[in-house]
Amino acid sequence: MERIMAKKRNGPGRPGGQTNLSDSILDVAEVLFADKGFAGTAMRHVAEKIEANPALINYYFSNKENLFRAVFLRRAEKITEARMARLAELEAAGGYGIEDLVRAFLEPTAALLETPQGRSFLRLHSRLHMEPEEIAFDLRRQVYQVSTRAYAEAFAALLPGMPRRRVYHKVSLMVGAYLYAFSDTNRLGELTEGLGAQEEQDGLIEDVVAFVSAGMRAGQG
Amino acid sequence: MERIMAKKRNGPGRPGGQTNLSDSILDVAEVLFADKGFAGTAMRHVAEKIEANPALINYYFSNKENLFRAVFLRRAEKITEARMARLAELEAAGGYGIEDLVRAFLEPTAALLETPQGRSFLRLHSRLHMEPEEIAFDLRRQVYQVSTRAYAEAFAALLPGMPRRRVYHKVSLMVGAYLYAFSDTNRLGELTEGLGAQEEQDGLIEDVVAFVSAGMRAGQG
DNA sequence: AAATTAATTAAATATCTATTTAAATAATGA
DNA sequence: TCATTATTTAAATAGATATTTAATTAATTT
Repeated sequence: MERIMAKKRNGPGRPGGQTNLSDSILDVAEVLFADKGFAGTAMRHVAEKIEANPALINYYFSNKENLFRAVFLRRAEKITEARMARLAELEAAGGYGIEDLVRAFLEPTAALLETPQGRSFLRLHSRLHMEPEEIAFDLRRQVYQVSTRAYAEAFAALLPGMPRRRVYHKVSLMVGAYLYAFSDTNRLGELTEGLGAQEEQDGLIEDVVAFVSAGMRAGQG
Repeated sequence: MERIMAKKRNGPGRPGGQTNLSDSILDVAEVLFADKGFAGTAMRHVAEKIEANPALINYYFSNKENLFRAVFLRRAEKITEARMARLAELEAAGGYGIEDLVRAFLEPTAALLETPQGRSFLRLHSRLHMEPEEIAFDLRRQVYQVSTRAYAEAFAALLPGMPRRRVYHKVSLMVGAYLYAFSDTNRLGELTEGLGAQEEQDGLIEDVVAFVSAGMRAGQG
């Protein structure tokens, strides 16, 4: 007995109806790049997951590197924008402290923890930050240079007398701390054992904010 | 005119004299795995860098995964041992504080910053911590589970009343912070611009210790 | 309705990959 | 000295990879 439900088209040619495979490709590529890295991800496997031909990915994204860029930029640009918006709000409101600044920086990424797809991006994002390949630097600079520098200056203003070098070190430490904490590769379970996966995460964001805020203030004049 | 200096053997068969290619292979593989990742590193390229046949690597290490394990374990086991030894010294000496514990944990890795080969390992090490692949978890658990848990308990003892979950979060944050700071992928230069590459690193270790120690203490009763 | 454009597949291209096998040579042990 | 073991290479194996080309079909424009 044949099924009547929408069956995948099986030959060449433009399919009937509307398609939006571009977004599907980005979604599955995001998961694969997160789990297997750039080199470890095969275009063929991306294609298989959307049940399409590999050539289709090249049709939409030209090549693998460009696909990776698209996956990364789709979310990273929103993160930067949100950080800049949050910083502008703080400045408009007048006085703010270290902890406000830390929250403004971290919360746009912490929001991604709420969905599986967002968590995939966070893993991808953490990996990218530990990679010395030139493409990784390019992408990070392109998206984050301006906003990270703006935050570094804002921190410096709240830490009068602290040398710029130290402030930059601290910004790096903040970034490393949240990347790892949000990457879900730390496998806290290895340490905790007793706790369930959900309980482990309880209060994580507040703990990150407290830890980083205290670290930022350390050694103030 | 022929050269008389030691020329690479060019045919099959055991070469004259002593060889210790096993260590050379580990050194070269360490750099390549650090720069290109596991999937991005080709056995052929490892072989080329020591001017040997690819089969030789399989002769020594059986396969690629096992080569990676060997590269990682060579140094990681020394790090764990050093951490345990440092912790034992602290306990033997009687009283110690948060900052002593942070130094004991971090200095065995910070020492690797001093050589290019050590810095390659640190990059490899950071990458491994951001990877969700099962082999990455296995290796990290195998080497670090015991010592990291011992440090977590020691921190907990210095932070009476703090829930275990928070202590574990803080240990994760410490790990993330130092991994990124020591990975040399943060490219502080992107932020600093004015400073030279050497100046950038000045005081880095002290800044990490100060940041992490303050973070650990945050929210004490 | 005809022409053009968009979206898809099948098949081919040209490499690159890890690993194994067999042969070769040197060192070592009996 | 002879047999065995250790270390090396050349060549083959068996796939996997990213990308391109040409054909095909549907949608859109004229």
